[in-house]
Amino acid sequence: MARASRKLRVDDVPADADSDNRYEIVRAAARAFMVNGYAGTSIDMVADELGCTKGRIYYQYQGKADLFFDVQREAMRMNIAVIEPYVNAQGSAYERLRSMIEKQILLNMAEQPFQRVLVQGVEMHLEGSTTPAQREVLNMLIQRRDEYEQHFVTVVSQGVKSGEFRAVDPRLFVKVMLGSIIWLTVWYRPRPDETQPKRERLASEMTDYMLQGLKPEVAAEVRTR
Amino acid sequence: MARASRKLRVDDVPADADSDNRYEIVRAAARAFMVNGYAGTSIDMVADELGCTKGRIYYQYQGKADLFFDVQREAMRMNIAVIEPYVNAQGSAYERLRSMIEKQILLNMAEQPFQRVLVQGVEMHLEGSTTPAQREVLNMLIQRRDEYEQHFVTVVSQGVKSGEFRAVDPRLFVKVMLGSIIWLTVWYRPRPDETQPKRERLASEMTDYMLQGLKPEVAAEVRTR
DNA sequence: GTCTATACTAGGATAGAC
DNA sequence: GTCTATCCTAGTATAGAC
Repeated sequence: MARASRKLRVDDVPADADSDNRYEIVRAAARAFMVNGYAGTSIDMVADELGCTKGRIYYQYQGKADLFFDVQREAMRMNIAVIEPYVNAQGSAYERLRSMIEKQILLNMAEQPFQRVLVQGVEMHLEGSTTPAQREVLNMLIQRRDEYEQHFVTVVSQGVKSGEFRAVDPRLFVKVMLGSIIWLTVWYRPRPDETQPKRERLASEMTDYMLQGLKPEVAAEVRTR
Repeated sequence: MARASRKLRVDDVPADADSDNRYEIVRAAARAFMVNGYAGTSIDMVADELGCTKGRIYYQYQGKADLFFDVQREAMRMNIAVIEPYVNAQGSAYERLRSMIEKQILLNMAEQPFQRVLVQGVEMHLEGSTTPAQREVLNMLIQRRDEYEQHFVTVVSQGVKSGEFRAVDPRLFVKVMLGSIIWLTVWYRPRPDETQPKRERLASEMTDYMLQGLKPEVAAEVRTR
């Protein structure tokens, strides 16, 4: 009787801390879930993606929901890891915010499957069909998502308070900004020949569009022809 | 033998042009799909939402996919109907673009289910499991989506060319903008006590954040503290 | 036109071989 | 630890009553 499945992790330890084996599964799952969504993805599909049978997956995970949660947990971990260093770093609010956005955009380009599954999770409720252990992970995810968003709000607020930015509502401004970043995962198709500098230019230009509006001077209305 | 199911419409006639009955079904389907996604929604759920049994639904629609497509067709029709009047209207590019965005935001607030299902459709492929008739609708949807996006690109381009806006890449700028608008459907929760003016203020403020960056004057860099 | 009852299949999950 | 074989529920779709 093969019944070893590890417990679902609640902390933010990288998925590959347990084993490369498990990490291979999560990555395959991310790709499969991205294409067909949670309900539309069968465990067999994930196994196919990996080139094995579902026996291997059920040995490592208790079920589909656990696997889905682990993809999200890993995605959230990546996101926080990439922006957190800048929140309390040296430099102006503008510079820090700019770095956070650019890094997040580049991460979204590089890890599209994880990022898109993360969004699926946000939109999903998974109803009452969750075990207590799963609920715990779900709560952790929600908490981390708030934490993540709060990092942006913090930096924007600092810029507004110091007069570096114009007087926007930081929470609303961040929603607007995050929408642009997240939507990228839907329309952006990584081309294999695309160089890193090219990606960076795209990220930089997008960031410009998002941050131009924070400039304080203005007063002058947009010319109406 | 109950086998009357109408053919799937390909044009942009409102769903309720056929009958209120059919329209009632599409609206219920939109709500159900929004919550659980395409694969996660059973026809029984849609029937429950409507307070009937699946017999009624299968009488009007050939199957789940057809129903899903019809929700998307209706959503896309709403979107184009709401922005199209402004594209070639009188007024500056700024005024027209601003109206398009505000109207779209208000529509997203009012018709959340349709809008969120539309996004699901964009992200979905539905694999090869589509009939020729369904493919036709799918192609029409893709075409209309491009058309929709192109309307925004057109107005932004006009503004750039005339010097009314600064020199952004219109296509990229529109992607950034649309992300913010679409993401609204995920985080915004309509409160029953919320007044229309309140919604309009929110829409107006969001639009400000998106369009501030189009102003041409500038030249002055953001102060770095 | 909408209902209830039923067929059929996909897919989550487990058992036991290797 | 991974595979194959199997169980069983959930859900699409249809038939036929009303």
